[in-house]
Amino acid sequence: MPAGAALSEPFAFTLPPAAALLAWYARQKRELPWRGETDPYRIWLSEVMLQQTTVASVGPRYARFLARFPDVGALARAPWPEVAEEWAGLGYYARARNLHAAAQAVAARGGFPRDAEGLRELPGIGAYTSAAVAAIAFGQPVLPVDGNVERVMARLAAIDTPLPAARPLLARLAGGFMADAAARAAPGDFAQALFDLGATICTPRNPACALCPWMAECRARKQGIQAELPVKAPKRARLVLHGIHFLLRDARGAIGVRLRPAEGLFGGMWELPGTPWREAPWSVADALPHAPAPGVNWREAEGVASHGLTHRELSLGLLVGRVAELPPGLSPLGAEAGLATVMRKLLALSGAGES
DNA sequence: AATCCGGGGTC
DNA sequence: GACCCAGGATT
Repeated sequence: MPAGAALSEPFAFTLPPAAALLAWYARQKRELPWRGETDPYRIWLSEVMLQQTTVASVGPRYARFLARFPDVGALARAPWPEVAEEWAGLGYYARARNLHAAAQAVAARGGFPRDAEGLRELPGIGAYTSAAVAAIAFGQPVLPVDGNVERVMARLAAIDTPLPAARPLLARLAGGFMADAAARAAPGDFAQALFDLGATICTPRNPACALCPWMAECRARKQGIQAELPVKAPKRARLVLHGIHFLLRDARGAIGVRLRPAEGLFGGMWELPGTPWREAPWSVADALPHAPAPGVNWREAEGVASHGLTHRELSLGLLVGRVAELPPGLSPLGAEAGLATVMRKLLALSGAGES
């Protein structure tokens, strides 16, 4: 045996039979809007929407997006502000920008690449999404490894190496399922069966092992440590950032907004003008030099908009004012503009409403 | 390998 | 509140 083989397989672990999971899936699978779809555009859209986003959140947005952009050509032709509007509130806005760019690339080349390697070249499609689309839409024998699959594998093989360091090992173990004829014959179903197992049985907390088709083979279950796995590295504390924004109306009542830069936080989305966000709180006097127009009689809105993100906590205050005409650089806020949720919270502070 | 990037459901 | 979610890009 070559030395590399021994290093890559430090755990002598026999995978449980794929057929048992597929049989369970046939009975217990969730009914989801994208289930049964094979159109690569629809599968791709569902996978991108589901990145770090719960099924419950995606459900209503998936149908709405497809109604507006029914195929990849329609999405490719759409101007960015319409895509931003349709994605508003879903978060991780780079997904929408990459989705738009990828649609244009696919339209230009006349269709989707048919395998994971080709899909991987498209913006916003990484190791997971390329494998998911290849398996579900094209029947390629690859296994997408998401958080569900990592958790299931960590428990099956009782891997106590903390994430994310354990990720390569877990992916390697999971890939072993593609040597199982039952999984290889239905890679899309098998992947989704693993997702459903992780979502409904092998859950992060209080896994329902008694209902698991692989209970007998699960090492963590045998050791009684299933609820402790996977181990995760400790998370860093969140930084609190402060800012003050300006709600400026013109004589007709239109609210002035501007487009954020394409990169970075809330990239490409509309915002109320404001100060930079920093750790030190702003006084009104410090904020005024950042006002979008001079000589405005600003009124301080009650309270602050608090908004938690993965690595930051935003605390934003609001000043409200009126001018005859919006200054250059500000556009009137459209009724359905692409506003991130934190900006809708700011608007709500003033009683301006959200839509 | 670490960090950035949203928002909501859930316990 | 803390944790989690059908992750990807960047450095």
